[in-house]
Amino acid sequence: MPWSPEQKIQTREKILHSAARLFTRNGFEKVSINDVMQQAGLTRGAFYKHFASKSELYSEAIVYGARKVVAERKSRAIDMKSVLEAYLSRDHVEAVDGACPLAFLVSDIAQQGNIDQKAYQQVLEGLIDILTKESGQSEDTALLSSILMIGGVALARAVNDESLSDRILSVARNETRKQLIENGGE
Amino acid sequence: MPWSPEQKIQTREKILHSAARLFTRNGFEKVSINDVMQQAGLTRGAFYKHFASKSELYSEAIVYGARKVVAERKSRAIDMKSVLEAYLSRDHVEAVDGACPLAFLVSDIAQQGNIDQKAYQQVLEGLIDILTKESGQSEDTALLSSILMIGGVALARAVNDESLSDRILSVARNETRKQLIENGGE
DNA sequence: GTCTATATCTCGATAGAC
DNA sequence: GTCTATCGAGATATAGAC
Repeated sequence: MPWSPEQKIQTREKILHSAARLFTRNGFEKVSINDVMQQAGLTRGAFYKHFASKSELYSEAIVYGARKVVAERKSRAIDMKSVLEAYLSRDHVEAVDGACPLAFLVSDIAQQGNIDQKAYQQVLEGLIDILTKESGQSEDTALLSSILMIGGVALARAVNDESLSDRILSVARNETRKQLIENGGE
Repeated sequence: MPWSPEQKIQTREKILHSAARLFTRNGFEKVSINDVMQQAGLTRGAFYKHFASKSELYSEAIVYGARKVVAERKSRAIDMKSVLEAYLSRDHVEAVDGACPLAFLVSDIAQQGNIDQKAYQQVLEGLIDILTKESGQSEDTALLSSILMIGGVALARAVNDESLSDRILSVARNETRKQLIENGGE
């Protein structure tokens, strides 16, 4: 195999997929490069031909993971109401793949450096953009919905008791739905 | 020094204080036992005469840290409105001491074991209890306020830009205030 | 570009002197 | 009960054969 310009891109994609999956659920520190590469079907040594460091992988994985969530949600449901229900659902809270980094890593990010916070903010602004443009909410209402979505999922994931977790999701769902009806454009 | 029954309690308290301070801001993995003991003015070796493991210290530090927040807030302001304003403030987001573990560790907890989630839930139920009993909100409204408080502070801490961070706090403040007026008992 | 091997470091936890 | 010293595991990152 003399050259393989697009095979390298594919491998990179595989690493990113594995990284997004593992980082989102377990955070930066609890995931090793070995874990990521093993799940991608490779070994440690190959990693540094694709990324400069673990930190670089982390911030790229956040953006990658968020893009996948958006693509997935868009392909399944068009109306914003269904998107909100799916986001604030038990399936999402327990998702092993395709979970939203915004909710799953909200306090993990604050502990990392500025580069990761920038990546996180960029993704958050993308969410706010979707909420304003596709459902006609004001920016403040979109911000409020974001807090309820991210805070709701994060909190539902933190508690031990599933019935309390479900109540948290339910309350957040009801309120975001209300925001959508009262302040939505359509 | 033949015996010192209460000096041991004092030392334990010192370790817990240091642990709550460091863990709350940096999470479980980014803080070493050495860090905790050093800030408490001791060395590693003495640690295991007070706690069985790092995990045990972590869950105890969460409860300890939350109790300190409640005690601090109660001593300064009586009315719930002031408490909410202080909680959803920049001072709290940037606090190096006395920050609320519920907000600062919301996604860190989900990555740890069940014991830590139980400790977290216990603290959360304490907050819900305060919100219902001391401001006459229904349980659902109290839950909603909790999501806004915890989610608001967590999200404000995650983003890079301070102006966006302030807008998040502002939106969350306005909404919790509204909840308090509409659904509060007094 | 991927592999094995390894250098270097940090951490949790333990042992033993005082 | 606190100290210094150390064990052993596991991490990031690098080197070199293929």
